[in-house]
Amino acid sequence: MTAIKSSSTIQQNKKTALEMCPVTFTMEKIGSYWKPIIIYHLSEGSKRYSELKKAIPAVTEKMLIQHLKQLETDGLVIREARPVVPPYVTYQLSESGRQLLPVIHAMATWATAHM
Amino acid sequence: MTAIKSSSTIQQNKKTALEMCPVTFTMEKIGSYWKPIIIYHLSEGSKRYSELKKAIPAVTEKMLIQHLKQLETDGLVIREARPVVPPYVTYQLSESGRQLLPVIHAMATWATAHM
DNA sequence: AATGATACATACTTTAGGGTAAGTACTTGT
DNA sequence: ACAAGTACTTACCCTAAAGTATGTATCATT
Repeated sequence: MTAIKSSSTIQQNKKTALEMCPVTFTMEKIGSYWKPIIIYHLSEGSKRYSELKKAIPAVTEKMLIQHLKQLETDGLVIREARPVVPPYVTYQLSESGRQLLPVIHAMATWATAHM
Repeated sequence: MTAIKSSSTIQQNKKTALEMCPVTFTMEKIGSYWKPIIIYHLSEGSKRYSELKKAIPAVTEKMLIQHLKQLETDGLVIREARPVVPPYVTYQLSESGRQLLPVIHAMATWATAHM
């Protein structure tokens, strides 16, 4: 009666796939809506939180810090906070963050050729 | 009483941002979980639907055709169906699909250096 | 008459990402 | 005393993406 169909399959392998597929690994790091945009803006150099906000007007603050925190824990950006009031916090790309720029550029190149 | 906060902002610009940001444009095309993986497997050449299934065991059939259709309407892959029974359908990268390979490779290169 | 192979389609549910709207802490300026 | 600036935080909601399970069409073979 309940013949299970093998076509719709397991996803337990998914985790292992994630650990083994380098492209997926990269997507995990930069594959959200805002992250590439943030990285792009940081490619110009260190920026304050408020500067990023101004540079990317469409992003909400929640999304902005959320992704900045994620990028920081992933080691792609470096956060520097000076203990002053009002706060002065800057973000910049780390070395591995900078090494992502070729990826971003490859994407941009492809896009401009195909939009 | 209801002082509206300007910090949490508009997203009407988002659409325009999408149309203007090339990186976002590319992400729209390949920025899902399975698409880069599918493209990678098609980089080896034309493949049948069932071959892709076997090559990517963790994907469900729903996701597989859903993304293949999307890639097709985006002009990244070409579908060829021979009118035989049982069906014989192959997928291959189009020219713009092939031009995505540098992006995929850049991602893979970065990943292998940072996993 | 039932089974198998192939390439899908589809109804339903779950989950994750993103969005909205506000609040907080600390100090300087008026 | 109170507003203003900076860099967040948090509670709640909404939607879109992904997953589960099953169904379908066609013909050849047994």
